Amino acid sequence: MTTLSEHALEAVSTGADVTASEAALRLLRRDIVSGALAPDSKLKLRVLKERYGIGGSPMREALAQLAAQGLVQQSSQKGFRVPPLSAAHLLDITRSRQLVEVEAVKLAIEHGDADWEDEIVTSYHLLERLYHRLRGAERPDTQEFETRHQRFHRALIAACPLTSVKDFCDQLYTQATRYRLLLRRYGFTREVVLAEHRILMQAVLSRNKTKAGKALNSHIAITADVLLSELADRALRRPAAKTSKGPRARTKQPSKSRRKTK
Amino acid sequence: MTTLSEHALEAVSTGADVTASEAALRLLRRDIVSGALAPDSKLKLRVLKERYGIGGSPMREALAQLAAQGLVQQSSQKGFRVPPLSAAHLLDITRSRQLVEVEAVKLAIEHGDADWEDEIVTSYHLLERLYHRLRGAERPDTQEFETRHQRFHRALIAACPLTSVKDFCDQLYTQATRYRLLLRRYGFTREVVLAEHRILMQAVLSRNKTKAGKALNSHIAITADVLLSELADRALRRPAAKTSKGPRARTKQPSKSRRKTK
DNA sequence: ATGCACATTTTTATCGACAAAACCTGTTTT
DNA sequence: AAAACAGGTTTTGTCGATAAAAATGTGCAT
Repeated sequence: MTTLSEHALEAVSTGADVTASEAALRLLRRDIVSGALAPDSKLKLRVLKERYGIGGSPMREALAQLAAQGLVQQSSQKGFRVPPLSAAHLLDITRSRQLVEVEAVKLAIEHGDADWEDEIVTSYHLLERLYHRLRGAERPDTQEFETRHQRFHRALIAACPLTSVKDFCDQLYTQATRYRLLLRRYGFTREVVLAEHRILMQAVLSRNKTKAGKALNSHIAITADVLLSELADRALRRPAAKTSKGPRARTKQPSKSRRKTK
Repeated sequence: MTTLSEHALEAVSTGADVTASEAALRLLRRDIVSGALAPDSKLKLRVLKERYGIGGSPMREALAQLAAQGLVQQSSQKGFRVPPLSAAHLLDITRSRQLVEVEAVKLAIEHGDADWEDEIVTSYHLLERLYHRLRGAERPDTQEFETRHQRFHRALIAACPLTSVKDFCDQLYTQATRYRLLLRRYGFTREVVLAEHRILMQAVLSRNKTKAGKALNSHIAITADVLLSELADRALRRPAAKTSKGPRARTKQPSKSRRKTK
């Protein structure tokens, strides 16, 4: 009964969640963002309870919280689901980030002090170092890489004085990560990724608002650009598929038939 | 479906909540926004259960959801509180709205069609009509006025294609309402309020992005301007207070000593 | 097959009970 | 007097049980 739960909880033992619902929140978010829980799949309470070894109440609490952040869909008496991925949504959050986060970084440049600059340099360095350490490993630690990546992007806008805006950027960042992680399959060199971020860092540290804004703007666009064009290519390459509807991402996969557990 | 894009929950009057936690969410939000539950007061589960006649689990679910939206504060093993009001927070959300909502209305102007314009006119008309109907009443229906006010402000940016941004505006709007309702005490004529909104409507309907942006920008500023200057005046009128720090509004009000209810 | 009523199974949402943690409130100790 | 302690009380967070609703299956008639 507890074997599965121990397994799951052990993986995140670093984060000292005092509360079961906090643990549930973290684990659930991780699994949704990483794709371990497939987009558009149903989140049955019984399954989640078993998966994380946590009771129904804290589980629902975590689900409710994630629903408020848009990482879970909730419909009134029909439970919860993982929000589907779609080209429309990807474009929505991409453009929203371009609108908001670019302004945020400009404000950060305006208000940032030396500590702000230091944290940018530090977090970039940590990203770079992880890359060098992992270049030999065949199974890179995606989790740690993601942590450092987020730290770097937070650092860029950390000096923006508008807390609400920064929190919103955080939310959009998390949403975008769901899509960005899909790019892993399209063979991306970490060298290219690092160069991208170095350029971005330099643009911000130059304290030229226009330049930094443009750099961040195009950086944010990368995920959508690559992913949507890849999808278009795949759609075009598939001879059987009818591509009359354009490069629209599909919202529903085969949905593996649910087996009874007897 | 109640994710972040819960544009369906606005109909507070016809609130046929299928679920207890939905009812709890609505009631709790109303009481926090209206100030019926005092800022910085503790939200004890037992009290809330009795107040709304709802069990602990759906109550906590609603609290968790509101916490994710910033309308409730949660600390790990010490329960929930109503977030305090402060000049700093008011300025934060005011400037954030100026940054985001102004861009949203510009995008709405860019994309808006005839239906968009119609809904703006309609919602303004409904606001105006309620005013005329209520000018005689000694106890105006604040709840209904708020509903129509929100509908009007939503209408302005409804044509903005970025759903995430609109949802964020919604959140900030709700936050700002907590402060705006404080202005009721500072004797505000509804005539002035209506004129303000008519000007705003006309600026938006002129489809001049710059003009509309400026109108919305200053409209958003009103609450903070009036409230902070009133607070400064009150501070100045108090002989004991030392105002050496300049006309900066203080972040902490007298905080009426919390008496035990015993 | 298609649709429809109805029975069965699964899932959701809710309540009450319980352990652990926080919180008083005097009392003792330094 | 301030800090430390021990007690009892309140409050939080969690679980399991349960009713209501949805989903699924089945037989039957079109």
